[in-house]
Amino acid sequence: MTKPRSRRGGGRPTIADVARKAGVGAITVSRALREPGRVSEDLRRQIQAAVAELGYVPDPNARALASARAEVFGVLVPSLTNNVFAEVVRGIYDSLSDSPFRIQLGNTHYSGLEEERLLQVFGPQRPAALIVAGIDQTPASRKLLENAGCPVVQVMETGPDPIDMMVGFSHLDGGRTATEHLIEMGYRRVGFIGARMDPRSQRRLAGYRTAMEKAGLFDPRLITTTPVPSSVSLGRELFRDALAKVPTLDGVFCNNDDIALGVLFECHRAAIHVPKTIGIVGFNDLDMMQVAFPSITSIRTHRYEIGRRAVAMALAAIAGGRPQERVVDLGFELKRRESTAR
Amino acid sequence: MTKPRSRRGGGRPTIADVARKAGVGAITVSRALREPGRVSEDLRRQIQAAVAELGYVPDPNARALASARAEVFGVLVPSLTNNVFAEVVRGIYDSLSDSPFRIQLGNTHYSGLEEERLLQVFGPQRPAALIVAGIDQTPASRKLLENAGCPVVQVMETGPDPIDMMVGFSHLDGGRTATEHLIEMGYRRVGFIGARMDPRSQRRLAGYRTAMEKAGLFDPRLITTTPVPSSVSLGRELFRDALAKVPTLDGVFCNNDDIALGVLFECHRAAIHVPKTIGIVGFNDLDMMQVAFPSITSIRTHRYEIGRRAVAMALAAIAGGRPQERVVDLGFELKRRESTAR
DNA sequence: GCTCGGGATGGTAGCGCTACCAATAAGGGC
DNA sequence: GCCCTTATTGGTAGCGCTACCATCCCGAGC
Repeated sequence: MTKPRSRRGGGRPTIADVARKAGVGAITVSRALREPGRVSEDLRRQIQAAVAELGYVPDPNARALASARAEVFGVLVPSLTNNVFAEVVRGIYDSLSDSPFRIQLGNTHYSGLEEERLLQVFGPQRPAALIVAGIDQTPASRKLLENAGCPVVQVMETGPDPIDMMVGFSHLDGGRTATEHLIEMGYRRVGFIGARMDPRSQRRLAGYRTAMEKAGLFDPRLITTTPVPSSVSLGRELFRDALAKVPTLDGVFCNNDDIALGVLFECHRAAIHVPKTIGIVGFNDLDMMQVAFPSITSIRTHRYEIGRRAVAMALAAIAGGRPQERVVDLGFELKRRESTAR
Repeated sequence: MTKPRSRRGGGRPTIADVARKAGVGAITVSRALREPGRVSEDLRRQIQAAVAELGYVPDPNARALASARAEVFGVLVPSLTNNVFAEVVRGIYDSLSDSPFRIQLGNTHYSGLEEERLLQVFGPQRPAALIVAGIDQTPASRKLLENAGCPVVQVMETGPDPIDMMVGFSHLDGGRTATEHLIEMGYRRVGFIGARMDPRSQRRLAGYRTAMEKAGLFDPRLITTTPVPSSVSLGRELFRDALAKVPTLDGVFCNNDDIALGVLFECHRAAIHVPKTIGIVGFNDLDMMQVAFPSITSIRTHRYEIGRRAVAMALAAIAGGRPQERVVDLGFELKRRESTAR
């Protein structure tokens, strides 16, 4: 009666081994691990002892197959190196580190098609929740998310018509606030410089435009953008282009802090005084903004908190109680610094 | 004879549905999907048609359970926001995006214990390969990696005694090269400024020390470090500390580029001339180094390439052929710039 | 004392897939 | 023409776990 045990498996103990050792049924071991409250004190202790002695660890794959639900959070971001998303992801990781949930991270490269592809890969795993960046999913992606059968949180932005839940802030308001600040400080020929120009950047630009038009200062030639990925060196180049185009430029609202830093360095290099000759405002408020010389005014966004909140909302939804507010606006903050202190 | 189909599952088509529709056995469908070469042209076409018609996608959990091997790469890095690791991770993602492998990323927070914990979580999933940052695993982690039953690649550094494979470069040589460059350019009171001081930073410091001692310039008071996480603002503060301690300081080798940028900004603020009064060398050569004013000398490291190479080696090992060289040194490059051009 | 409800425990039957082996057909060498 | 190898296909039996349902026991209620 030698049972052909662990012919395939690596010989790791299974739930049956634990059950045998503890003198209980396998299902009771399963319950003791997942819903300890439903198992008597005595058995629970016996089972715990057996688990410890054998070094038993449940097989997540078997678990996922049997329960038709994997303890995995699927996370989709457009970039892994962009500090903004890295912070969101960090918030997600930190919030999930004590939970049984694993994380599967996908990089969409700012591509809707790639997002669709990744959702098709994530779906069959039956994740416990999905967190996706942005609110501009393709119709196909939207359908996939709606039919995912798990909580979905769109992060980084807020907007009408959430697929399920949302955490973020208004990029349009952010862009408007940044621009209004420049105007308030006396800048008149305020340019917009932006790289990548993903949907969020587009909305910041829309905010810029709103503010400029309201002040009667709008001029399309003040706008300099490119679809090229953002970088500090690109910021420098775009600023030179902008200045060549509009020599009277006296302020710039930058798409993000990298661009702003590039602008600052170019000003140093060309001996353009900041903030007297040119005022600079960035977006996101990376640590370096306050250290730069002169320090750079920026819109502080709460990336880490967005990640944490998204997880909290997803966990609440998994636990059954859909949270009251499905859309959470975490806002932003204008950090006034030397670069606009005329 | 109504079969109680999909009582639990979400009603998604299974391999049996495909087999039925194609008029073949389930196992043949499985083969057609995994080893198309072993199935005849005819059946393959029929099966493909059935797959397409039903929209069948294999269940990765069932697959992992049955084959005792998940199509997952486990990746462990100490930080998600540090650009250096983000680049490595990006290389890994890009290399794996066309493969069937998913990625499970773990954040160790520079903690050996956390690394152990994560390896214990990753292990039971039976990943196809593991990629871990650094070569200073705890003995427990080392054992877990040795017994993981899959290829293991240690990245970011090279060293003796690989667990399995390694891709990286010598941080000691990097630190030495950076310091020698400063000495060569005529700097004498060359300081070392470092934050976080993880094992790699320690080795850069050792390289600094080697170079300074060889030149007869070593003085322990020239070293300023902290275990606090690195940032641009911290760089500024550490530089002020260093200068207060050693007013004759005429050069600094910085642990990384963030610190170097902080030093540069402080020099601007305090009207200290770079490179005349102070020479600055960074480490990693982020994009902004070449844009900074003055541009900052740095040690260029090949982070993205490390990620790509690690995946290539792991895939080769999975395919059966352990690569010739188990330890790959991708080296580094000294980028001479204005900050040390005396 | 008897029935009933609810908590605790276990058995059975899969979840969807693949390893293993068997079976059959198709060629190749003598 | 026969035997053996190779290629192709399928059946069976799990992989390790949990959903579902049955069973059992105890105390409460009448």
